[in-house]
Amino acid sequence: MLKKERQAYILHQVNLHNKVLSSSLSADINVSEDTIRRDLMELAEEGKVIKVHGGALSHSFSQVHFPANEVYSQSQKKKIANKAISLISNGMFILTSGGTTILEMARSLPPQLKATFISGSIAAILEYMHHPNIEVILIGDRISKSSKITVGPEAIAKIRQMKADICFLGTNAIDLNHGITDNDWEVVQLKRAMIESSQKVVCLSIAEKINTFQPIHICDLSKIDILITELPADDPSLLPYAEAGIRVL
Amino acid sequence: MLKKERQAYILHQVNLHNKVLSSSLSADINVSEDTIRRDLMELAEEGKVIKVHGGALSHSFSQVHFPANEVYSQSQKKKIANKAISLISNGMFILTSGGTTILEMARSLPPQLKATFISGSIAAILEYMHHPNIEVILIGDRISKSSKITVGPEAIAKIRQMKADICFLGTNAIDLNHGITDNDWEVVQLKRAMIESSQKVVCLSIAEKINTFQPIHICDLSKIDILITELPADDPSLLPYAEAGIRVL
DNA sequence: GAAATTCCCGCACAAAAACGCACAATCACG
DNA sequence: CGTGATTGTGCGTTTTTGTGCGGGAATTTC
Repeated sequence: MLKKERQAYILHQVNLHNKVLSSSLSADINVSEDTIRRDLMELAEEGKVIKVHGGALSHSFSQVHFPANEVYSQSQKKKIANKAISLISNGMFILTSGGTTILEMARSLPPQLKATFISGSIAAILEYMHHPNIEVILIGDRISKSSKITVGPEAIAKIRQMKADICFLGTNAIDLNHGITDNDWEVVQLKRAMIESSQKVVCLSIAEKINTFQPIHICDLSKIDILITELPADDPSLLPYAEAGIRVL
Repeated sequence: MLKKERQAYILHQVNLHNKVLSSSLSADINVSEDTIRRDLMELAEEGKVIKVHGGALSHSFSQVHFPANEVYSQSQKKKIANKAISLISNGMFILTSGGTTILEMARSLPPQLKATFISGSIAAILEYMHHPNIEVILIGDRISKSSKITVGPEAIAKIRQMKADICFLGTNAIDLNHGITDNDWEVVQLKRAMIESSQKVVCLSIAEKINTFQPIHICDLSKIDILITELPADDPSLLPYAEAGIRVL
């Protein structure tokens, strides 16, 4: 088994169960605990997991208190949110994924807006619920504790049978060659279904995620209609995407 | 169980109940009180909790008001919750409605419990998600903003197609003549479906709602298997229900 | 003020991590 | 090719960390 392969497996396990024990991982894939520890170290340095004595935890675990970094990218995300909101008009049916950028958008929705929002993200739903005129449809199924969204065949089937006007995706990684990619298998399934069920696909992505990629492919750039970042639309780093036929905001 | 994990659990409990006892925590997670004390120390040093003799307090608790009334009914609900939990065992499939009594139950679930909880209540789902070993299934559909649960035909269809071991209903009104009743049409639909889909039906009700009724009928007493209140099982006011064939706890 | 808790301290012990080293596989490159 | 450097992995040994336990000090409680 290759190192990268093994690390991908570990990452998947962490995202799935929110915690892993070095001992059980070692038994799982038949390598020494030492190797596992080294893998966890690397993943921790890349910020993919949180290393603790005895194993590692998913990032979502202690995400509750991450004030410094949070506030920093907050204003960027607000900028993105405002651009995204300009695409919404009354009466629309809107599919959204989860993620902090989507949350920021949900918080910034103008109170007089009347639309229907559909999502499987618990956090996003909570935000939508606070708005007076928004109809909220919750996609049901098993809840993935790591990503705090509903995942599974029921959720996907439900999404497939709707036809939304527009779909907002919080994007973890976007890249000219790989399109949009992610690192959680179940989330990827959801996002794919959302893309297929929407007339327009909008990617929200902070600039530092532009030109990066993750292990699992979601879709090619050709499926994306609009890309939103906190940068001005004519920023040179976004030019290639515009040339690929994507409307850049 | 990892140290960080345990501390996260403790922190959650503190924020939820505003206080924790080292002794009960120790019993909950099966570690020595010494370990709990050390955890509380660390959390206190990080400013997450306030350490006091015998346990710890939530930070919000120290300064803010002390509404005796609230704490009072809190303890009633805790009593109900504990009785309800005694009915749950590992591996069960459990349907629950929403309501503050159900929430209190969700908060008090022992951390080592492994079971599957199914609900359409956003607040309840949030609580279930915090527990390490609980699988959570979310019933999806339109969200009713008044009751904060998913309502509608999809949700009902989904409930109908499952067969749960047990169903816990937060009860708004129960009465010998009218059975259980409620005042929200959509919630009633949901509860009816839950009752039909469960092998056992348990009503959680604080005593002041006993012998009251609301406009909309949910079901007759005959459908109810167990009634839980904060009163002792042999309290005279509960006698008629026992005589009606309901097991009273 | 006496009984019962709870806390603190030191110790023991197991589990995990860190470190240094050996060794195999792979890569780099003239 | 071949040879030397790099990388990835496993294995002892030593350190560190996490946890429980006993006994005595401190505290709550009545």
